[in-house]
Amino acid sequence: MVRYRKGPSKTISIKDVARLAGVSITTVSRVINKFPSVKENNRIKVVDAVQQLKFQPSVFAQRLATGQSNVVALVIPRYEGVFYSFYALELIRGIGTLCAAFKLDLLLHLTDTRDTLNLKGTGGIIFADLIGNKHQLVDAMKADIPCVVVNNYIDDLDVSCVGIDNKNGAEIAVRYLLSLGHKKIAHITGDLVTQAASMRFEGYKAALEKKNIAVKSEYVFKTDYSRGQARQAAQELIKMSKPATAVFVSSDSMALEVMAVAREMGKKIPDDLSIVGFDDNPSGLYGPVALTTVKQPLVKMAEEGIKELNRLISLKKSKQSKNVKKILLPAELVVRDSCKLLRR
Amino acid sequence: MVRYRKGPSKTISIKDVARLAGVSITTVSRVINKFPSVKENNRIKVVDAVQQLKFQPSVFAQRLATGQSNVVALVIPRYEGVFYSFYALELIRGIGTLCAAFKLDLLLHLTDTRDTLNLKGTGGIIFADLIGNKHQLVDAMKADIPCVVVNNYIDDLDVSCVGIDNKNGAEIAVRYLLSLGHKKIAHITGDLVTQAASMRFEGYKAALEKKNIAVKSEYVFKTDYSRGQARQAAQELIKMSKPATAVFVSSDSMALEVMAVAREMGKKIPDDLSIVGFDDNPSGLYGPVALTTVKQPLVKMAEEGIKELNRLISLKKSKQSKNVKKILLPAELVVRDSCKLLRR
DNA sequence: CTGAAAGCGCTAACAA
DNA sequence: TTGTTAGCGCTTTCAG
Repeated sequence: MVRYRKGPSKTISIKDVARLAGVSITTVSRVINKFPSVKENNRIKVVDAVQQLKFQPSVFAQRLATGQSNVVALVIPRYEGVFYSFYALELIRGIGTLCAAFKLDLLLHLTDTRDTLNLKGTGGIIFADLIGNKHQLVDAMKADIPCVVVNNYIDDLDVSCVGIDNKNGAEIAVRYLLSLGHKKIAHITGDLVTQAASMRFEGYKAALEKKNIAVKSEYVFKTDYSRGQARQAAQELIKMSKPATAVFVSSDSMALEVMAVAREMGKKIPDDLSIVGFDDNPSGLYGPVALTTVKQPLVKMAEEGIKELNRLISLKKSKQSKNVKKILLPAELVVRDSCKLLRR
Repeated sequence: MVRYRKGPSKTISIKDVARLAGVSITTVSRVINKFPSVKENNRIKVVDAVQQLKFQPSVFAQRLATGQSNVVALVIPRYEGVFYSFYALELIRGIGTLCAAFKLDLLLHLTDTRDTLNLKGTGGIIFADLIGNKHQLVDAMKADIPCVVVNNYIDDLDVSCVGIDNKNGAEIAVRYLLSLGHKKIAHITGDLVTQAASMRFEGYKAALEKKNIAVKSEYVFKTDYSRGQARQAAQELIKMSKPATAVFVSSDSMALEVMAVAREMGKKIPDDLSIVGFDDNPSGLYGPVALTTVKQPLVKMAEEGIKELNRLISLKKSKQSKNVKKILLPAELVVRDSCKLLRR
């Protein structure tokens, strides 16, 4: 059992550094903030003193004095199921990593939709999707806090956002199935309250319609993204009298479930049923048949989000006029082994 | 396109409230901090003014003045694979929710093991596991910052921690298999650099040894928790000349992979192979055979962690002597359908 | 029960 | 290039 001695409880401040270095606190402040106008020998004295005292400036004092904050809040609506999604973790991972790189503090805020955010003290906010909490965004904008919405393309508000082109991604997926000769293509949707799921549904419909294939409601199975509902949908789908030959599934984890169900029911993948997922979840690689899917650039999205937020924050500092950027990142098809070329 | 007018850029402060309420800022401060010694009519005037002005105290000023901080940092070592684990998300979810309840700000810090944490400004730190970053903990302790380690039982440091009794959990699992009549029990480990995986391995060995069954190295497959390595282990396991009749797998996601492999190789679960996992990952429920597993109280762990940290923080405020609490949470067996009673 | 005043640690004019 | 000084918004003695 090792015991560590407490350091002196008195926190060391810029004053102590100034005294030790034999300069004024202003000079110390200048060195800390990398002002160019400090004579080299003074700079060195200060740097030495800082190291000797292991001085770390108080972020609170800095923020109080400057009125600025390098805290970025990541607001994630705590709706049912987000937390079992590949998406949430990838996003947190991406944003966490980027914030570290930009020296931003990441405040994680799992919000109840009805909460009012405590806005004071945040330098900027990233909204991960917007599900029933648009009022939080609106409040933040009114309070003039830089905001970026991620995973949701916002048309009706003057706010920066970075989304993924779900509709086009879905179209590509379905077009691919069509190109393999499939005509009877089913779709298992995600939770349609999310923009992602509903745009994927739109893409599915658009691809079929462009080929003059009617969208049959029996082929559309609406779910909440859960594996349980995917399982049920898959069972219904396979038991149909004229089952589809292919299915486009709105997430990889559901697609894997569909695969499992098919196998349990004695169907071969891809011979009896072709499957395309959405996400590019690494789990898709492990099964006996690698899943063909649509890759969502989640980490890229996180990256663009933080970059944009950072830009808005510096813009605000220099008091330039606000301008807003709306980014739509492309999704791309990743062809693996879960789809079969139909002989025509 | 809706545009929101910016509010007055001047932030409203305690002064404004004081002026509007016709009292001194001190009184306002007292009301904010719920001091009992304010006359009711003054209190009401202040509360009204606060509401009218939508005043929110500046956390920075508060922290600067009090020297305290309600920021809790969650430090997660960014080692390969953490982020594909059930564990990480559950933990973040638990801690995120609890912090919200306790009105603590959650700073998420995905740390490169070699980073030095910027400690100033954090009121307390939760270390999620400790993998090559013990120095960060030691630094924090030296700086007298309240720390709690979670998911790792720390013996050699005078620090609060809350872990899960992985060894006992594993023993229970293996004992259960033994009680069903299994003698040839294999084990697929997780990444043995983690305490969890290595304690589960210990538990596996202990259970066998207590029954005087030798631990055979051919039956032990070491992995890094990934599904890929689980797959490989499962294949080797099943192809053995004298294959085990049961396997204890160190995580549910790997156990599911083992199940899948077994099925692909024409084996029936549980008839040809009994499987016990670890985690109680909801995914285990969905397959054709529900997975028997050991439930880890992750959310409970998060809860205990935050509570303990909160306790340490208030202890520090009142300058009581520091005392440390080491908690070990029990894991429990969840029997479902993936194990078979062997006829003896 | 209330208020005046002295900081908390730092930054940013403004002078020198 | 450097130092003096006045805040940033709040808490906290200490008188009243």
